[in-house]
Amino acid sequence: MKKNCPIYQVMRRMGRRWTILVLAELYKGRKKWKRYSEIKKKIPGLTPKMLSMRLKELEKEGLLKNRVDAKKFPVKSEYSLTKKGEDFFRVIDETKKWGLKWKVGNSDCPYVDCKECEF
Amino acid sequence: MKKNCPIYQVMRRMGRRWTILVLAELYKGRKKWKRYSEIKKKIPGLTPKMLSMRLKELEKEGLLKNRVDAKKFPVKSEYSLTKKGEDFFRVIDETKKWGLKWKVGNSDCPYVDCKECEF
DNA sequence: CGGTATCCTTTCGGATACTG
DNA sequence: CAGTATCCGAAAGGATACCG
Repeated sequence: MKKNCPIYQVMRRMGRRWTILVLAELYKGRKKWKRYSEIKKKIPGLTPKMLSMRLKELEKEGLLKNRVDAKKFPVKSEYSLTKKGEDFFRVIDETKKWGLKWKVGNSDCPYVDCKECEF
Repeated sequence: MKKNCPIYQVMRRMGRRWTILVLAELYKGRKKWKRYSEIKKKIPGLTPKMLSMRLKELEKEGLLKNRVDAKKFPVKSEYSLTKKGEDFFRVIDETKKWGLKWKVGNSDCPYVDCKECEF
């Protein structure tokens, strides 16, 4: 295994706390663009600082994009996945399946039509 | 999203540095049981402390099992994946595919018949 | 060989207050 | 609303030495 092993590289970027949860929130439902506060209130325990950091990292890595409407107050800032970000869905999906299959940490979210996840 | 969301729970366990790389080493090749030193020398930068910690965590989580032959010196300690651990392959596989597709961190390991990965 | 023990540095991340 | 700034404690991780 070398330093440029994809597993090594991906995990260094995506393995930090909240990262994958933020992405998961952006996959949900049919709504493409989501606001900062929408994301924040959906993830229990997530502080504003952490959300800001993760959003910046993900934008830098090219997994999401941000658009800001500053024409009037309050400012409207929205986030959406890029193609690269959408593609990561497969990893999250397998993660979810595995977690459910093995009841990791008593995972009990139903896989289909989950009201909480909308996944 | 609740605390028992599978994605949340899985990432808290598997998102730490080296964890997934250790698992990846155990998937490789046809050899079922692998020794501590075998794993260690394959992962660049991994220290003995970190390997010990991760192996213990993974055993506790039921992803791998350990067998020790202390009948003679030096002691022989070997590790192998459980069914649960093997199952996690799907997540790692998707991670690898994604990393390669998007050249994350200049990932350049060929997907099939990779000499380094044996994956 | 297969780990521990120790020490030390870095990073993470929670809380809270504040601002355009 | 959408963030920053600051502070601080906790946790993670690296280096290295040592041991049965």
